[in-house]
Amino acid sequence: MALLKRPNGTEDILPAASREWQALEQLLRTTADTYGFSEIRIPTFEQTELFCRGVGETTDVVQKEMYTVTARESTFTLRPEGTAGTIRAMLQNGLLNEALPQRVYYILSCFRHERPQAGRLREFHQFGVEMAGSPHPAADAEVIGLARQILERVGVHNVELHINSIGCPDCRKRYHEALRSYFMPHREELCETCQERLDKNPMRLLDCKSPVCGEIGKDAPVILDYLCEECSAHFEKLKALLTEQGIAFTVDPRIVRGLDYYTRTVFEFVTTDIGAQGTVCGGGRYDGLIAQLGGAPTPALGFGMGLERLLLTLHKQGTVLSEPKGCDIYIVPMGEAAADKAMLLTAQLRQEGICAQTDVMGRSLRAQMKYADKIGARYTMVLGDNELAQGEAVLKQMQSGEKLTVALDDKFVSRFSDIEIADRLAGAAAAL
RNA sequence: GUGGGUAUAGCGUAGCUGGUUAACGCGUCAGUUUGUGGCACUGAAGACCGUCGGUUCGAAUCCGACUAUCCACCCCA
Repeated sequence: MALLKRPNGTEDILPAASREWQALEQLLRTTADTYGFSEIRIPTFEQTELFCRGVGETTDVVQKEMYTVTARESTFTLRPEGTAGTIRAMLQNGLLNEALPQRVYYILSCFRHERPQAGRLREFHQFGVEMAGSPHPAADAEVIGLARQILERVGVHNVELHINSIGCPDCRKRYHEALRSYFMPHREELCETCQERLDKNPMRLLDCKSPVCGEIGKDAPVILDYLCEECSAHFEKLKALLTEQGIAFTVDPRIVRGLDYYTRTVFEFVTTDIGAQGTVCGGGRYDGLIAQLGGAPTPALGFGMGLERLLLTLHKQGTVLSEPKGCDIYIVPMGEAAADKAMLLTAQLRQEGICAQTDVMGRSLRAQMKYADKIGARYTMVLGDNELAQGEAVLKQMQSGEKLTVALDDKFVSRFSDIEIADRLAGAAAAL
């Protein structure tokens, strides 16, 4: 019988790695908390139309990357991103009628049917935040500040912030026209995809890697020159606020973003350390989305952070978020009576929150000691007929090899707890 | 969806000008005289060499298809 394998583009997060995920998630939650964001949890699948309307009918994500499933005559789509569902949930539950701005964050997995490559999976995990209600650039600065703070606390390096403004729909319309009239005379010289882009999404032309297109596009008009007064002022203020906060950024007029809902501010945190898919975090403002989804016009913005990409970057840089959790005490029983006692003791220890283990393999003393060492047990305690008869046993501190005798009375658990805490404190003190 | 690379034990690799029992390191398990781990030593388990088909007396080794995986394009986190 052939072994069944996991679907293409998915990943197993094994016990060792999941420690690190937990550490990362913990850090994301606490940092989001300090910025006043609360967690929201939404369904994994939504009505397909939500993404068509929210993400945009013409986007690649909607056109060719969605996992749409039909079951019992109902059709749904696995979320390809978090924003549409989150805004839907906020609208459906009236969150936008509460005090504004509303600040929510989420940690969830997204699904896109793409060809997997470095930093790109078909199921991937995203941390994201959405802030709804504020049109002010201060909101932009705050959201960007949160992303920056997270990246700093996680400890990644070489991640640069790129920002741009793609204006409001009015600015964009004028800009598209300008682009088209600039590129039209060169239409035949452009690469195939760019000829398509010219009709579909002319802003993408500027991002083409083909040297020919790059050369042609060298003197193309820049969106920033086509912003209306309000959009321009918004962008200027944002830049000033970022500078004031000491957040370094570069203005990159080529940032476009592939999701239709973005307006004005768009930004990316990018690294070159993990290959071609270097956008660790991407987001921006989407002032039109809420109305698009049937709510009262409400300005909003947010970002999504690719957790696999973040961890990938971290690992490339030699950083690991957490050490594997060990075992506080491993009890080594010898003989049946001792094994029974060991079971009892481990159960009591666990009740006090102490990680305790004992033999479930019927191994020899020597083999058990080896095992205790492998799982990183801090203490071991051999339990045999002698110990049971004398009512005391020897506790061994594995790292130092130090031994001390403890009574096996009903105070044993609290006594061990004291020893263990003292040991941790001493370790922490030594580390300082 | 397009292009290129790769596919040998749990992991990392060697073998690949075709020729008897597919090798090594790590890991796993057991043991090194009977009550104490890390080191060292001994031994064991574990691979129908991705799948299917072809060439051949004979294929892990050559050819083809498929699948998976990696990298890149596209696009995005």
